[in-house]
Amino acid sequence: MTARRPTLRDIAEALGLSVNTVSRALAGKSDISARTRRLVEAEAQRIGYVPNTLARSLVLGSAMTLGLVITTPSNPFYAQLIHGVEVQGRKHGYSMLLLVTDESEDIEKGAVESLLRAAVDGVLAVPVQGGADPWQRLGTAGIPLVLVNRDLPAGRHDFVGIDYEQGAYDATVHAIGAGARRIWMLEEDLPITTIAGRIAGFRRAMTEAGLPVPDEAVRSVPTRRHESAALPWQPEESYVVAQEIVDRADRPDAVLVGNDYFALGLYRALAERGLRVPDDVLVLGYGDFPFSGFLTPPLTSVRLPAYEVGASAVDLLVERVRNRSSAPAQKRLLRPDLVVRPSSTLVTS
Amino acid sequence: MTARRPTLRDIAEALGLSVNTVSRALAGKSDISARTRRLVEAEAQRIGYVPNTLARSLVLGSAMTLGLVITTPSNPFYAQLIHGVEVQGRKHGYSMLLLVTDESEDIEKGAVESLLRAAVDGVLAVPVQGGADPWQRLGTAGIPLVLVNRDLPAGRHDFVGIDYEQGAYDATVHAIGAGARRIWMLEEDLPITTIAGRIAGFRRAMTEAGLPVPDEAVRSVPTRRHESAALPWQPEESYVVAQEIVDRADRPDAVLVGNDYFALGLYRALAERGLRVPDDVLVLGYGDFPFSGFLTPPLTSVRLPAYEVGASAVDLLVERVRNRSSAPAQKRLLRPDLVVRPSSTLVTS
DNA sequence: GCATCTTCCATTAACGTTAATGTCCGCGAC
DNA sequence: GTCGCGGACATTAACGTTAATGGAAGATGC
Repeated sequence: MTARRPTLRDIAEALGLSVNTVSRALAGKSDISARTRRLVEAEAQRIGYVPNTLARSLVLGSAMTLGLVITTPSNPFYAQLIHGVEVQGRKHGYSMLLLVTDESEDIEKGAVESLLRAAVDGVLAVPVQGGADPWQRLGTAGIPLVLVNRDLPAGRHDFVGIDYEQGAYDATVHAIGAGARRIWMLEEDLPITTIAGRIAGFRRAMTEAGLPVPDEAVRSVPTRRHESAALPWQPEESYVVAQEIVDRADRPDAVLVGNDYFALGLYRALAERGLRVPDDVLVLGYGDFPFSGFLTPPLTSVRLPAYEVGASAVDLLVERVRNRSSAPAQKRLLRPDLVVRPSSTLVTS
Repeated sequence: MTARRPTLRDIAEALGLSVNTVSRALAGKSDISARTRRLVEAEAQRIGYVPNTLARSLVLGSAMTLGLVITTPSNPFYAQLIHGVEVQGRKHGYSMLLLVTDESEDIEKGAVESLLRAAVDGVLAVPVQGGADPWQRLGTAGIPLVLVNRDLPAGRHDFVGIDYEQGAYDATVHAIGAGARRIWMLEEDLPITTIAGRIAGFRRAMTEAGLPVPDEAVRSVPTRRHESAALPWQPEESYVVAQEIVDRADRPDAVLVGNDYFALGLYRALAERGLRVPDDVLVLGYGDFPFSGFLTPPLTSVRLPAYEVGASAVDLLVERVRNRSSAPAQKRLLRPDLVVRPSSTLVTS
């Protein structure tokens, strides 16, 4: 039943050959007669031989495996990223070891240890950000690392991400062009570069247009970072914050939200006050989630090339793995594009 | 720079000990003096020794790795499932090798080969369904397999999934209770058990209530299964089908959709005809996606315990890995629950 | 004081694979 | 006839770890 897994040795003994000859025959190397090769292949087929990657990796010094460390797969953006990484990695012949950190620095530290032990060839990671940098250990161990989506301050790591600043800038410029003057942002309360980038882009656009950015214009939505694994709370949280906003006398005439879930909470709060989108308030999302184009009204949003980020990061990582030169850190920023829909389009009749 | 990775041998030579002594010292085994143990641990720390899992796995015959095969991570359900599997797997000390099939039988066959080569201890898989059963190869190789979410007809595999039939039954009963009589379904055009289960539950509820189920009541939304990796097309596809439905003379007074994306397309088609939800048509979703509670109107939907399915599947798999008895296949069905929201609630004033 | 038991470590072998050498044999060249 | 050469295989070693066995020195028993 649970018969031992067949090895090269089984084939060798059955055919009266040496193990090495069998190995070379199956690997398609020279110094093997056509007859022997045929025999070996037939026997391998017959007993269902499958090479053992562990042993192979041990002697070759490479497991053809990449580590992929994600904070949470439930985020649609990361879900697509995972997809891109897996597909592109497979193209290069690599397998994916998936680790989830749940935004916890402790788990992240453990993940680094796991990757070191597993002797992966390279690592793609979305860092938790905030505390120390556990990723340097990979560097000293000689394992290439490419950070994805979030960069770390040191700046010494390779990085592939999205120009969040530009995306927010474009969205803000668009809102201004649509006539908005008092524009506010709704952002999650996390110390990560993606959020900082969006706020910077927002400020830049406002400043260039000569519009003021009062302190209250950047509202933070309280996060429950470590409480729950999934993300369904995001609309609720933004709803609470949005309720407070819509009641104010200096209510904004446009709101940029950090992700499209937030737009849902905002939509609800606005609807409850009888405020219409876009007539009374423009709403601009970020991420262009699959549902965004089908909301009422359809939501203008910044589309993020998640899949492409994953694929590009893999390409860079594989390049690093192949020629282990200590080239200077490379930073790749993919550009998002604004998808304009009715939530930000005033029908000027 | 790219110094060779330190091994047990490095520690042994530095301390004038044998490799085996070092191994036993670090493993916390007996027959090692306290003094030696301290020395070994200190030296290991100093040179940054990390055990090599490959070598370890080779001799122990177990890599402490599980394979996870998913059709597409972009589906919110699978995203959460992945999350549950990873977290629960880690609790048991296992790493996750992630493979994505994109609903392709060819890729799936390749995935099985990869898993065999990688010598994983067990496999969790969402099978593509439709053609042959490539998973039997794992069985003959002695690798435990637990199918997740979709079962295969043979019935010989372990399986952990959701009682889709019950979920659809509950939703249908609820719709009937809300006064609906002409109830239709909108389902993806795929030959998979999850969809068949939903249709069966729908039919059962209708039959029990003495309501007819004409052929046209089960509408299929054309799928683009292999065309595109992501899923954002789902609302569009359902929108097209829904347009045809709302124009009919025998328009249904309630519609059950196969997933909440479909509800978006339906909402739009209804709104364009000036039909109101729930007043003119009740809408019931499936999956309870994160956005569903925040649509206008909030969508009644069947909530699926995706995370729990993943965790439960891991538990079963780990049990199979530990005691490799050839026990009969086990089938676990987790029960979904209906989340009632305004889209199916007639306000009888 | 000799046998016996512990304690603590070394030696050997094994996991399954690949790379580097060795070896035998037949054949053509001169 | 001998030399050299290349084809086709075998032998040996290595990857880094763990398990099984071996053995030397000191402690203990009487």
